[in-house]
Amino acid sequence: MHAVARLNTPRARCADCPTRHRAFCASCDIDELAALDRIKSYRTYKPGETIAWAGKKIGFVGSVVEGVALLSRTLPDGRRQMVGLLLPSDFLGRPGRDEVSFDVVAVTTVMFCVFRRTEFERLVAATPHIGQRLLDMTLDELDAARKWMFLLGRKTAREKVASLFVIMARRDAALSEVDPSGGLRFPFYITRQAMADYLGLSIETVSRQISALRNDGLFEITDGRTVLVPDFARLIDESGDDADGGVLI
Amino acid sequence: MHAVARLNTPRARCADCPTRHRAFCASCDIDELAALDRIKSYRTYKPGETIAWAGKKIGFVGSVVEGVALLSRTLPDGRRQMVGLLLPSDFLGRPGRDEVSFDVVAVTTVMFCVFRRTEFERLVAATPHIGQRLLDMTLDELDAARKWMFLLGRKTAREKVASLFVIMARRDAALSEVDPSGGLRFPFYITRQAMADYLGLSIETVSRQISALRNDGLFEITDGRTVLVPDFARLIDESGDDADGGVLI
DNA sequence: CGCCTGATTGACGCGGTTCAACCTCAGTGG
DNA sequence: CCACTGAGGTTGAACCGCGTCAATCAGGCG
Repeated sequence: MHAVARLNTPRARCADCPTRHRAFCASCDIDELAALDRIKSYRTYKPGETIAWAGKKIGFVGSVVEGVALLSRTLPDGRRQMVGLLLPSDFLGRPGRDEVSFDVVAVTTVMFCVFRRTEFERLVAATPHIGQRLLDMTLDELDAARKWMFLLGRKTAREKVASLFVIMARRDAALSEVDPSGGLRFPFYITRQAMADYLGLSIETVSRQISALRNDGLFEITDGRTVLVPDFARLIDESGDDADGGVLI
Repeated sequence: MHAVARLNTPRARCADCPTRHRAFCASCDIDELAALDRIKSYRTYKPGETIAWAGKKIGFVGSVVEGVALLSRTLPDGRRQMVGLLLPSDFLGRPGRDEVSFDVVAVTTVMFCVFRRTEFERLVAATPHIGQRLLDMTLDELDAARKWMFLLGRKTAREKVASLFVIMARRDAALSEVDPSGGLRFPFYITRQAMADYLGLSIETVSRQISALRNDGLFEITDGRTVLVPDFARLIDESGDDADGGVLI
C-alpha cells in the first residue's frame, strides 16, 4: 500500500522530515536533500504486514520515517527469534545486495522513505558522507546486536525480562528527554509473544517473571498499559548488567 | 609487542599482504596502497594477551593480517559470552569513536596492520571506497551476529554444537576450496571452554553433546585434533538450520 | 615421577518449557 | 442487554534439558 496521500503533506519534503537529523541523510546539506527529494518516494505498511521475507529479494532500500518494524527468523517447527528492531531513522536494505537475511514485519503502521536500490547505490557513490553515516549507524547496530547476544546466551529469565523493561524505559526517556534515574513512567504496548520472541523465552516464562518482578516491587503496571518504576537503579540491578552501561541499545 | 622484525619482510608492503583482496583496502589502487604503506605500522599480540578492554580506549584502529582474536563480554560473576571473532582481514575499531564495547583477546599470535585513529579517519574521508568497503564488511558482520542470535536464543545444545562443527567445516572448506558436500576432514584446535563461551553453554554440556554426536556417527575425531565428517548433509540436518542456508558466517 | 590443564562422565537439582485450565476483556450479534 | 466468541494473559503441575558439583582420566612438561 503506497502512501500517495501523504506526498502532499509537509513530511514529503526531506527538510521537514522528523528523522532529518538522525537518519542516513543526517549530514546532507540543502542541495543534497533536494537531490534526495527528487528520487525518493514513500511506502507504508499496515500492522502485521510482511515487508520482506528472509532470503527473498526486495527491490528497494529505505529509511523508516515513522512506526516500528521487526526483524526475525522463524524455523519450520515454529521456533522464532527476533533479531532486530527498525525504529524511525533506521535503515532497511543494503547497497550491493538485493536480498534480506531476515523476515521484516510491520508492528505498527510503518512509513518508509524508499529508493530504488540501484539509484541509491549511485547516490552513495556520489555522496561519500552518506556512506559514512550508514557505516556509523551500522556499527551501532552491530554493537547492539552483540550486547543482545550476551543477553540471549548468558542471562537468566528474570534478568532478561528486567533488561527489557530497562531498555523500554531508556528508550522512552530518550524520546521524552526525561532523566530516568529517579522514578519514571512509560507506556508499553508490546505483547507477551513479542517479548518472548525478543528474549528467547516462552510466553509463560515471560508472564511469570513479570508477575515476580511486580510482586517484588520493581514496577507496577497500572491500567494494563503503563509501567511505573519507582526505583530505576534497582531495576538495573536486576537486569544483570554491570556498571559501565552494558545495556542494550 | 611490536613486530618490528617483520617490517622488512615482503609482508610489510601492502601489495604483498595476504589479506590484500579481502580487507578494508580490497578496492584500493596502487597509489592508494602506497599511501597506506606510508602511514601503517604493524603490531603483534601473543596468545592470551588482551588487545583491548571493554569500555576502554584504544588509540588505534587496525586490520588483522594473521591470527585469530575474539570479542567477548564477561560479567563480574564470571559469566562470559563470546560475541564475535576477528579473523585475517577483519577490522578492529571504528572511525569516530575511541573505545571498544567488548574485550578483545588474542587466541593465537595475532598480527595487526594498525593506524592512528585520527589519521585513519582522514584517510577514509579522502578515499570514499574504503568507507564503502568497511560498510559492506560491517553489514556482513551484522548479519552474522543476528544469525548467531538465533542460535543463542532458540537452538538446543545438540543443535548448537552441530552448528559449530558445520561452521568450522565450512570455513575450512572455504580456505582450502574443497566442496564440503561430501565427506570431509578438517583440523580443530578450539578448546571446550571457547566452544562453551561461543555457544552459551557449559563446558560439560559441550563435552556431552560432542560425545553424543560422535556416538551417533555424525563425525569422528581422530588423534584429538582432526574432525572427520562422513556425511555433511546429515550434520547440517542436526544443526537445526533450514534449507536456505541460515548458517552462521 | 608428580603436577597441571583440559576433557569426560556421572549424580543431582533447578530453571524454564510444555501442556492445560482458567481468567479478563473487547467485540459482535441476537 | 446479555450471551457468545476469540485473543491475550495468568497460573498450576509435570517434565526434562542443561547447569552444577564432583570424581576420574588423558596428555604435556618440568
